[in-house]
Amino acid sequence: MPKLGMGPVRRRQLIDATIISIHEYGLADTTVTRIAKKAGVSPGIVHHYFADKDELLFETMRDMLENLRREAVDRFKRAKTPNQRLFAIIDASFSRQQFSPEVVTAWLALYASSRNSPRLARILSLYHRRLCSNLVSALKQIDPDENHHFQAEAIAALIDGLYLRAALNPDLHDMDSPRQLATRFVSQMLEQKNG
Amino acid sequence: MPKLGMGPVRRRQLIDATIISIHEYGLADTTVTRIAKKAGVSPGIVHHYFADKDELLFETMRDMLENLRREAVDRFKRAKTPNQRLFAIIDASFSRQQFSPEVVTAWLALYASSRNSPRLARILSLYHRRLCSNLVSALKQIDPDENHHFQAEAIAALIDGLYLRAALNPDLHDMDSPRQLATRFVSQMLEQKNG
Amino acid sequence: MPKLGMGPVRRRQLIDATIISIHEYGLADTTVTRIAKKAGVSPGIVHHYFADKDELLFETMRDMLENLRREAVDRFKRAKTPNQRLFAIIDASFSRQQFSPEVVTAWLALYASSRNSPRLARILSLYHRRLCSNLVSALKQIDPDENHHFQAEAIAALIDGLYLRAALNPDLHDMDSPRQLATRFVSQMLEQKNG
Amino acid sequence: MPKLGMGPVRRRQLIDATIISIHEYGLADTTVTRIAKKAGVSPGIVHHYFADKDELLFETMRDMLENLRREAVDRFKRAKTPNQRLFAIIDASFSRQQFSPEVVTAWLALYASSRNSPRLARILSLYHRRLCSNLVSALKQIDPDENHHFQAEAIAALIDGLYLRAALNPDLHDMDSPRQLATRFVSQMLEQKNG
DNA sequence: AATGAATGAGCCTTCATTCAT
DNA sequence: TATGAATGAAGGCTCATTCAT
Repeated sequence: MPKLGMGPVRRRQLIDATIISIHEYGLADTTVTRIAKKAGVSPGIVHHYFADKDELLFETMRDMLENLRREAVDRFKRAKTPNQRLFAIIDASFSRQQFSPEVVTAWLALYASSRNSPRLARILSLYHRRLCSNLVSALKQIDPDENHHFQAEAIAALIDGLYLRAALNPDLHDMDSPRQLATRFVSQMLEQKNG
Repeated sequence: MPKLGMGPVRRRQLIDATIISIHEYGLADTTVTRIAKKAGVSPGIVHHYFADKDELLFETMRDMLENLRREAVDRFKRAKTPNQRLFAIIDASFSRQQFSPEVVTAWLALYASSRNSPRLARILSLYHRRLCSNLVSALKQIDPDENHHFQAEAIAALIDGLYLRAALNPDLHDMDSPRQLATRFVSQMLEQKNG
Repeated sequence: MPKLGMGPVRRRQLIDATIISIHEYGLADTTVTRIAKKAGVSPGIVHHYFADKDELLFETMRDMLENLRREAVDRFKRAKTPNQRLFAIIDASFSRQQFSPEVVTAWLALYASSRNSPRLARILSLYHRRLCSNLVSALKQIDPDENHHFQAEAIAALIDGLYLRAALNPDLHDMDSPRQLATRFVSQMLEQKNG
Repeated sequence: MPKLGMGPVRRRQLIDATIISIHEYGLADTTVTRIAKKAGVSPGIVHHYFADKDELLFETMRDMLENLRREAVDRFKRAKTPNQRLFAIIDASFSRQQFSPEVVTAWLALYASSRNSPRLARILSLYHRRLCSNLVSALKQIDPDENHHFQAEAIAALIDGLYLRAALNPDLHDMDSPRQLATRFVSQMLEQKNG
């Protein structure tokens, strides 16, 4: 008998399985069959919920971006001061979830893929513009006179760079060190003016 | 006697073709046949010069790291002042060659692959430690009192991050903007103390 | 639900196709594609039922040994006298099935391959020890005083030798002549004592 | 400068290397390159001395048959009595050279190949007819009244069978046991009449 | 909704053979 | 005579995708 409303459940399972597979085997060796097995379903069913493998990967990336956005929004809401709002955005990138080995690997893989997938490139680019614009907004409230665009770009680059560096240390299961570096860096940047 | 000394020539051709293929098709769709065709040779000959595809990819990555190192060393030798030595290292990463679309794509692929290849992870990690240690040396000569390790890590992360951001903008064939951002960032970092 | 229980059917088809291919093209030119085509399936499906080509070949060999064993057991059960039991074992090797050109070719290939495959060598050796021990048992019941081990070895060698000779005569589609020779040979061996 | 008269030397080296390769890697994995390497020459030169790989294999088999024939002739010449002449033929098959692991493996491989190579089948068949006719001649001198053809076929089959059985025991570097069995078997066969 | 059997294209790799030197 | 670079055709195997059930 057909199970109803399995759509969202299966999609969730498959996306999670995709991330884990990318981490475990690498994107190149992440096959539909492997994903299905990890999700506990048959290979055939994958194409019931995703048009093809590409779409599954794309939706996986979109899901990751959405998770990141949600974490930023959550922190943002709880922030009281302009300064806290700025660090809410930054801290989201260094959350426990975002820094889990699986997610780090998937981010890197999808970034790399984006160079040959206009679709991936588009949503990544969109996200980055939004990140920068959010950073600019926050910075503006802290100090209206600075060159916010420059600062925002620098902060965004720093975050991505720390991500990359963290990815190089497979043993680094800890996001504190990079976050502290980012925090300290941004603090200095802000103090500079006032110094 | 046969055609002698073709080894270095073919290896060069194949490595170059590999980088271009990665850029053009993506690492996942970079096949030995495509590489060979781009190098103007038959598919079979590839295994005459490289044990297998993995080795070709690995040597390609090693070659890229070596190129980067060479560019840094060249600039370093021509530097006169401590400040120039610091920027020699930074500028190397933003050279025309390093910032060509092909090389940027390949770098991203390299980073992503390293998560599933201990071999790649090792040489990348080695390179990064060397980069940081060079930055620390240069920073020490500029201002003996600073926390050089922190600064070096920040600079290294910023460089990588700008690379990533550049990779997201496929239209950005120009390395000036990221380099200027890096330069300005580092300048401010140095001035801060003296300010 | 999918087509279920195809496993045994396909495995049977593929093993049969393998034997025919070995006969038709030789082991060296027996490709997975040819086997598949002869079995009426696609090349890809072969690896659904056998881990790799080696396993298919191994299972083919095992199947042949099992067929031979079954024929011997069948004849053995129908035998009434000790003498009949002895000839039951011998006759099994000269059954219509065992002496078909395809099976003869495959046997030869199996023997030859065993020299470079410990796995094959093991099951062949096992089979031969069992054959000898069966021969010894039968011989013992006929004449308790003889040197049964010597006799058994001689009979076993003769059977194999006649197989080889038959293989050399591609025209020899008939197993009567070798069987008669074996029968006569063994009869004389038994009479010798009593004569 | 061209070396003259290298033909026979090279052909010898290559045939020897072929036999060793078949033993070491199996016929299926005996490549021209491997043979050449084992012979200490370049892969290309093989086709200077043999039209193609098939011919090299064919010549190898012919060489093995010739060696066997020579051993038989040598022993035959030294034989004094009819009985000795019969055992000269038999013993040749169990000489140290013929029973070396390499030669046993090569014999088996080439026997198996003969099923798909009319050329190989022809010279093998020819050799066997000659062997039988020689056995018949020898048997005739011992006892003019027997059924020589039957006896010759039985002896020939036994020899081949013992070869096969010996091939199954990779540890069996010793030809004594099979030869003794053959000797004893033939002796009994001859005594039977006189008993 | 779900299975897993089945397909067929394509990938990496090997190899007999040829050829320029 | 001899080399080893080079070719190109398969071969084994994998995999996204489809389909009967």
